[in-house]
Amino acid sequence: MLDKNFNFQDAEARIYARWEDDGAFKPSDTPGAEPYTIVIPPPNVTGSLHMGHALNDTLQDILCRFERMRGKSVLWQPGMDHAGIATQMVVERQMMERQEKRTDLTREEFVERVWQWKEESGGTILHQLKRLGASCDWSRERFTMGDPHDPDDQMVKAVIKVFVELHKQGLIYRDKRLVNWDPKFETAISDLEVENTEVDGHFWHFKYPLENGETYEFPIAHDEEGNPTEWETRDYISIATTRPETMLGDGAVAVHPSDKRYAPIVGKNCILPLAKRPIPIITDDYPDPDFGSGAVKITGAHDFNDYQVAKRNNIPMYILMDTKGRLRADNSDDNKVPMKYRGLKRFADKGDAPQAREQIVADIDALGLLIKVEDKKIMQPFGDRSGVVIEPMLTDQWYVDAKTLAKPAIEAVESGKTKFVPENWAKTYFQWMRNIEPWCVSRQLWWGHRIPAWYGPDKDDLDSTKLTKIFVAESGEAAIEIAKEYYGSEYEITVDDNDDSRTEGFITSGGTGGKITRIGLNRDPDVLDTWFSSALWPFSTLGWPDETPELKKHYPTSVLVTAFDIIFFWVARMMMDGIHFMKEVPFHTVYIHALVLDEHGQKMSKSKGNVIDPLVLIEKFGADALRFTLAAQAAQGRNIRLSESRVEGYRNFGNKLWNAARFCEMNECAPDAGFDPATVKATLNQWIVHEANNCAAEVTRELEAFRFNDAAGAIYKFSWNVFCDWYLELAKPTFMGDDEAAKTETRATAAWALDQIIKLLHPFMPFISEELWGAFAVRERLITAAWPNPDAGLENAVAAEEMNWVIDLITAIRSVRQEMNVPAGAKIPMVFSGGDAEARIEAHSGVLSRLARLSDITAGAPPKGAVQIVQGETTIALPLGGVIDLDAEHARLDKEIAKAASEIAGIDKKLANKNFVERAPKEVVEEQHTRRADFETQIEKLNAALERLKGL
RNA sequence: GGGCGCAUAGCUCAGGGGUAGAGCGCUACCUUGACAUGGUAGAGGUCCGCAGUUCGAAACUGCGUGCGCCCA
Repeated sequence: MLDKNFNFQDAEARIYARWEDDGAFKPSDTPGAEPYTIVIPPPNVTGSLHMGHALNDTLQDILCRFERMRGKSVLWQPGMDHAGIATQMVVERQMMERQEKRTDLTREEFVERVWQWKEESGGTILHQLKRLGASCDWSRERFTMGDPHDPDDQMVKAVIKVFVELHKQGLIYRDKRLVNWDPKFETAISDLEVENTEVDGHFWHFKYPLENGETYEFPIAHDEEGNPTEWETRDYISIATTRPETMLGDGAVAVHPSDKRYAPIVGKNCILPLAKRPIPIITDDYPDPDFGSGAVKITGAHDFNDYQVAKRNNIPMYILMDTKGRLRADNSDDNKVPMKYRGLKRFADKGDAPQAREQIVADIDALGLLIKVEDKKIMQPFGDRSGVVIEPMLTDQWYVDAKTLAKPAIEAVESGKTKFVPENWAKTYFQWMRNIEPWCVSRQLWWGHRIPAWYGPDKDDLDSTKLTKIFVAESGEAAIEIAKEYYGSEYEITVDDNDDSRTEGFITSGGTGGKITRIGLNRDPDVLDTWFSSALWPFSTLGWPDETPELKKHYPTSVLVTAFDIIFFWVARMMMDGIHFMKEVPFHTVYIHALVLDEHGQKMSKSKGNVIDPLVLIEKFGADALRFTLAAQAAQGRNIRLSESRVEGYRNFGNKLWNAARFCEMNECAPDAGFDPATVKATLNQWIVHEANNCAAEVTRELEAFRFNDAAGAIYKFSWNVFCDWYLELAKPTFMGDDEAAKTETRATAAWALDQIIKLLHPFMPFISEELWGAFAVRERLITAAWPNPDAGLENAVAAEEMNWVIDLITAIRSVRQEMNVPAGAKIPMVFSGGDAEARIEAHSGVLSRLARLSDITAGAPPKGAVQIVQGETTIALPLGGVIDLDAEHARLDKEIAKAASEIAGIDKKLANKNFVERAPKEVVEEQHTRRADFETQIEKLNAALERLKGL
């Protein structure tokens, strides 16, 4: 006997362990089974389960369980991402607590620490996924950094191979460009890791004096047509900036070529204050004449717009800052920072003494060159992990030629080889792919895949400390081989992976002086962007570059399930690398799901304190309830607002089903292997077979179309509103009666219908469904049981019509009883007349009596003083023994007549419209006629009822 | 500035050229033998506004208003 409730706290872990022990998560090796593959979006090794993961993984699990039951050979490939910056940050923070710094250790020692950390505390999220019920094949877990104990790990080989091959093909190259520099982590980051935020800033207006005291006439008043009417003599040009500290690196002042105000001084020089350098006044389309003074200072090495202007006009770019974002203090010739400011921070943080920005403004003010300071909202870039202001910096980095790789990736979506669901997201994908910039893949970190590039001196300048010759190879040995060809065999060539010295992006190493016999190559100290390795995820996890059977079977994968915010980061890059290296798209479908917000539509964040922890919900309501909630709310194209009451509601749903099963058990409904739903005799049973089949068809159809909410809604509705509310209630008289044949059939049908529900529910609520499945019979696990495929042979419209008629009648009687304040427990007689309902009423008298609480049912004319219900051709009278409220009953009938009459009026209006009758489809017109006739009958009967009432 | 969405019951949202839907909440009644994590019956809607297409628009198109998000 089942307990009164499902004890999910106990059951979930037990059931999950059993699945794992059974190997149920491994792809089946059934011959001919179609492969079905999903690679998990690898969560960060530092991460823990949040609601976004819960949704993402629930949807994947639903698909996997659905397809597994449909007989496919399902692989849900799990694993994690090594998350370069995030992980390095976690470990460094931990060291800081022990008063240690990363740089106290060697690189090797530090990386060893990170591995240690990973062993001890990384990957908690994977255990949390098990709580959710995720049916990943854990035996295939992969990590984007590979396995440190396997020197030959293909996750590492894959990354190296991709880098080397792309380099060979000219699709990876080293370049000096402006990058987003994170001064906290001292590394380049990609555009996508930068968050632009509007903050309160200032707009400083400076005078840059003209060289040699030159002057010009500057218009200061204009007439209505915009012609100048008044001028003043100026010996300066006025510029404005939100970042005064960068003025030390200005290479020019630019004005728009159409800007007449500055025409007299274009081509002349002004003197950069403080730095006391002459810089030219140039024209470029970039400055907006209507914005500020119309003149823009150009700092090519520290601003993205200025960089473009500087490149176009050959303006020199001066790097002002070091890797920490402090003004340079080195002694190189190209350091243009005046002594006074060297070593200062860019700007003062709260509590700091005045730094570069503040001192420069004060000094310019002291020179009388500060015009004014405005308050202004400015967009400022922040590192999404460090939270510090990003500094555009001119550095040497490795770049992937994303534009070239993007081309086939764009075509694949255009041609439909890969489809986005909902398809709208393709626009977002195109938007980004068509405007893609070179992808900076090097990171100045220690945790990550080390770039397989070695540097040596130019062969014509072997003494140089500048190592400008680059050898890209799969290993140091391979690099030596290439280097030998380059330098000639008379040199002994060695590699040193541990020299981390760096000067402005160049690797320096000892030239030996004198006669050179040995050349040392230095390995590039940088690592690759984490996304460089996750871009390979759909094939590296399957064994590439080895040609494994898994790769052959499971690539391309079936569907990628992810959120829109990762289309750029990840989806686009998998498309590029997948197509390039596998010659086939990595997945046929990209399903983009919503974000999970709190119940008021706010993004969940720690600072707002509105985070809902999925694990807390699982503790409280069970994993099934959480999963069902997420699925039921996962409508395409809309975000999910999660509230606890909703989860509670679906916990209740589980309980309802549990108790329905308990009822079945009490009534000895046991699954019967020989049961054939197509041959049941009782109308009630034919009807539930019909309805169950419809439900199976609907759930199947909706899941195939990724309409999780509709699929969940269909199974919910059938389970509760059809099976529990009606079928079981209608079956009760049979169970309690003495018709043994009917009882046997109904028991078997109930058990069959319950099985259908349990199967259809399994993808959504795997635990409770598995538990109920096992409670009724000893049989193979539900997780691998066969999905109920819809079967047209089980449809039975006749039975459905009849049972719906019965249900409608019961509902109508109940409604009137309630309205007439008949006590809920009281049994009343029913008298019916008209139509051909006698057989039906006879057949269903048992359920009618029970569910409508009738004392006895007779055919005959409506007795006086009875409440009357019109259903189709039939009039149902409920004699209430003179207790009826005549006025109320009168009003009730009037209301119904009025309602029907207004329907008829509407229909008549339509039918009177010649255009409607002529142009509307025949069946639509026909339908209106039918409806009209039905309403007519109803009014007729209702009027008759009214007449009888008046006779009292 | 460019792009993408959204607006339907008190709340959260489905739907979709002909007849307005769900869950939650609310009201009344019910501890009837699976379930009070329950049952029965109800109330509740200018489908944001305007114009157009159409025999017919809440749905399709355009414009407007309001609100989100992304990119610059």
